[in-house]
Amino acid sequence: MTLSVREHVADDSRSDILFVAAECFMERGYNATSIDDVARRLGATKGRIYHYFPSKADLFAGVFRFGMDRIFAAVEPYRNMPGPAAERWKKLAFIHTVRMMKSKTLAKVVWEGVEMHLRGATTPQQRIELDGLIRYRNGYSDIFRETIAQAREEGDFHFADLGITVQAMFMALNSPMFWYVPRPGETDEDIHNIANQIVAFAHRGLGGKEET
Amino acid sequence: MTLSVREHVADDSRSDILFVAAECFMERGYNATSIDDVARRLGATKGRIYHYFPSKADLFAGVFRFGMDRIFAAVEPYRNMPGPAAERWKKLAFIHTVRMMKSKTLAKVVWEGVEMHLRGATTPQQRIELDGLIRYRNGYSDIFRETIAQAREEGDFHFADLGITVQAMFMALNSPMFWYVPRPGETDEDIHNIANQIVAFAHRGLGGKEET
DNA sequence: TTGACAACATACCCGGTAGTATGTTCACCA
DNA sequence: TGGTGAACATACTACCGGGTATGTTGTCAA
Repeated sequence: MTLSVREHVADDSRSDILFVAAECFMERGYNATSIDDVARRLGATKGRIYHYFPSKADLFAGVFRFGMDRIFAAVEPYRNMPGPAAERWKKLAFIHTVRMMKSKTLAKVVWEGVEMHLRGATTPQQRIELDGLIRYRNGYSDIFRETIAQAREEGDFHFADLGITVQAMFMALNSPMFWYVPRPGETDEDIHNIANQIVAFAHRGLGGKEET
Repeated sequence: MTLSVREHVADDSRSDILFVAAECFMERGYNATSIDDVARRLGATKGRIYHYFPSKADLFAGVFRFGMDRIFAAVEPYRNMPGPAAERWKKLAFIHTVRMMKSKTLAKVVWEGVEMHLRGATTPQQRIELDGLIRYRNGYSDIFRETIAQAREEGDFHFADLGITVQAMFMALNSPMFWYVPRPGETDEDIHNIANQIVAFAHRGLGGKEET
């Protein structure tokens, strides 16, 4: 099926809003970002945004979902990779960490979404939407949890409590989101280098053996 | 010198405000917390708060500084502990992690303060105040940085880049701040157990040898 | 070609919030 | 014992920001 001109324009317009909104939410946070801020940066007005999103919370949820879709898609090809779980974890962790830097904008929005959920903000109506997204996001972290648990069973990882260790590991992998700032003229290799060091730290933290 | 009744009342009143404000800022974040919220929970009105703090930003800065003072004080006795740096790090890391749980309220406020600084919020006037607090906080993380660097020189820790590794480690130690929730009837032992696992993860991550 | 509708822009409303101006009470001191 | 100032409370203002109601313009289908 082919789309009409109108439908193309609308689809592009919507995703443009998502991108710009993601930037604003990341830079100033949810509360400090006004709809007018987003509109201004779009070179448009409120009307355009409210045409596609019924409320500010829905706009935020849209960015949240978009970000989750992206990171899920990035990880998907390696989810059921054959071979030892420890090797699979290494692949997943690397992809994840690189995403924290390359898609820092979306990553921070997702992060704030989780925090908002923990705080119990927004109305009960929008809470349902957020709850669904949180489950979505938990499904993502479960991938790591299960992989790590399996690797421990296979004798490649060694640690005590699974829940606590997963949290510590995830925060280590997520850390670039908070301090990484892209430098002009930076190559993929630079980013990969950083990611490798983060992954190496987490790998040792999980009780994995040094690579030969 | 002895203080008059008035001075006692004033001092207590001020610190009461700081505690309650810390709770509010933690639960809802800076922007979502109104001065009236804090006043309501105090069983008072705006007037009382504005009598001690010239603005909302100053109130926040007050909580920030108070939180930093506390954590600095907790760590101070072990700062210059004799013996190998790796052992000193273990002590410091443990204290720090326990604080992340026991003083989660203050810890989260400090965390948001750092994020606010990175975003460059507030007026230039209040930015100066915040800058000072950030340097204060950097002085704290430098303690860990130097200890780790020394432990590496002493051959107890093994990792590649110091800056990256310090960030990953710090996030791992800070992680309880985000997911830990005090359970009713929880003992110090429970908290220490969690902290020990976090520290163990970070310790392995830094390339430390398993304890015998 | 016309009417319906999408895709916005404009103009407006209103609740909430930081900050202020002005009481009011009471301790302490001369 | 009266005056002064600290420690608040009360009442008010100004503004910002989410949301809405109402245009306006172009597209497409019949």
